[in-house]
Amino acid sequence: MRYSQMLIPTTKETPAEAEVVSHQLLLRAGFIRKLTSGLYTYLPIGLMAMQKVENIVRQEMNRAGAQELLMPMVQPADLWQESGRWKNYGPELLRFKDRHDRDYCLGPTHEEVITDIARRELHSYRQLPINLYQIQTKFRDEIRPRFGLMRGREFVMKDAYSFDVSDEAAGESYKKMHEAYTRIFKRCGLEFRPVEADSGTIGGSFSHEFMVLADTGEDTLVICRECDYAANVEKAKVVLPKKGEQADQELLECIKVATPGMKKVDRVAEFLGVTPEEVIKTMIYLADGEPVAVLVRGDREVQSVKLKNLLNVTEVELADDDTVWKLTKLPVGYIGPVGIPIKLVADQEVMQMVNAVAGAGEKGHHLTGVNPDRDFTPVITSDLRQITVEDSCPLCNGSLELTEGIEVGHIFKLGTNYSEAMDATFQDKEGCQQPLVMGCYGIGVSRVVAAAIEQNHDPNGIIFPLPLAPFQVIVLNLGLKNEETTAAAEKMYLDLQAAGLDVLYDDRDERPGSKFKDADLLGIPYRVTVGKTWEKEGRVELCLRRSGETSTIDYDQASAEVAAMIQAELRSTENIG
RNA sequence: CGGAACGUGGCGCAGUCUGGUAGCGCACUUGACUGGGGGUCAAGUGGUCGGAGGUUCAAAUCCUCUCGUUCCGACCA
Repeated sequence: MRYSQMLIPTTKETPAEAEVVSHQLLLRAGFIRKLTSGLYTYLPIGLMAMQKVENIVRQEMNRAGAQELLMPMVQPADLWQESGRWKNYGPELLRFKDRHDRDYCLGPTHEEVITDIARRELHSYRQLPINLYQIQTKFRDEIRPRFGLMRGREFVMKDAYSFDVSDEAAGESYKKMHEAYTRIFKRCGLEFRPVEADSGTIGGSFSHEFMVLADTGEDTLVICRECDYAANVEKAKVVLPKKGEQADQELLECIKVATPGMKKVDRVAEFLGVTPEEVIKTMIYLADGEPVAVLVRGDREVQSVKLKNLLNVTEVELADDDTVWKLTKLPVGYIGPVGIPIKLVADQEVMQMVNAVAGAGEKGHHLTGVNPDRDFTPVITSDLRQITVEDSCPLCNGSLELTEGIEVGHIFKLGTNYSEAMDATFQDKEGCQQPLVMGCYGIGVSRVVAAAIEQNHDPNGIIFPLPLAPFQVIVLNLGLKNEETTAAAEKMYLDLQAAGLDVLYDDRDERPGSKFKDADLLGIPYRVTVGKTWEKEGRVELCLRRSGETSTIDYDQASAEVAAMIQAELRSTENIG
């Protein structure tokens, strides 16, 4: 492409609305423009970058044996009523009516539609396994869209759905997708980790998220330093150490002490001369509206996703002060497990505590010498707290580290949730009707572009990994007033293009400074400059965006040499795995 | 949903407190010079100050309502 003919509206200044670096750079480099909150136009060069991702995804999905199709974005409500999600998907599902007053929604995902296809078209075990995917715009009415392409309301997603004869076969399909995803993100040139994940509203039994490691990530991951274990903190299992010496401690009596005005664990602990580890924290949650008292050690935090899963509800929220008052006739701060008239659940760790401090269930008072089982008995005891770096790896007992990540892919073993709800069955070898065993697999294509930038940038702009770069090489003509130089630059452009490269030719009547700055901002990995060095020595300059490394090459060899370098680098990414 | 901030040419902002002819930088147009890291000079184009209502002789500025955008939070007792 000739730069002079392409719409690439770069800006010198950072738009005020952009907070994170990928959003800032996508705007500054002329990749996207906002229409309204969470909705973006992909300008030509932004679309090119996204199509690079799409192509890699498409190639790897096809290689894994999946077939591409395309489903409607508008979906009828009755399908969602069948699956039960019309009720429980929540306000992220944008619903509306057509002129006949029939209910529809914009697809945030396509399990219902694909299951409908499956029950109509898949009838025999002979047709299985099969994996169908699409690359399509999704709409989710996010509470709070932010960070540009990282959390938009409308975004481009690759979603795939597998159908198998058995749970075991579905496991194979899942494994294939795990491998395909690993190849995809490697080929994109991203630093990422697959982690164990919660399966969320999609449902299902087992899932992994693919996380691009970046500080601006919205998720926190825990990674083992010694083995391959990695998990989202929402999921990461806390392993309890064996009971220590406190197990043999003599149990003291419960004694009520006055702790006026002391609502926070730290204050109470300090006042009573104990550590927060010796305090039991009691929290009132509303689980789908039902009150539940949750116990964790004073220095711990409840992991609400774990709580949600334990209680098998769609939403948990911490009760506000008024609700707490209504339920317990207590101000927040003095609630305790002893004699509490609310369903009680406890983190497993609490059950090991001996002679603990807890709220007395009386304003301005706490109890000392509180002991589980003797003084209170939870209905359920489970792993409910957030993992910390002090915990050890659930697999190898090794030490853990926490890191931030951006979720770019998520794979789920769905089982028969949808096929049973929607009656999608096939006939097995014995002639029996069986529910299809499903898996679903998503990649946030537009988010991959943002994540790549989050991970690859410097103060001058984007640094695209070669496989994702909208252009692989930019040719700068710095001798626009000189016909010979211009002819040489033009020929360089055409030669590189003829070598099969994606080339941007900067033929604009701009000063050199602007051309350099724009080339850097756009993040094009290779830059070839035709200018003074060509006029004097017959050589062109080659500059690598990532390292800044510059060298000169004889003009006659340059196009072949640059093409060879780029092709070699691309091959090295494609041969992964 | 709760809290906060902001809305003034395409972008970034000043002006609002203390009402009195709408300004600056960038971008854009024309010309000249310049030509290797966002150049200089000169002359220009472009804004009913988010919208509605009110107060006033007079409103970007004060008051009320409204719309939009962004950020933070969503409660650890």
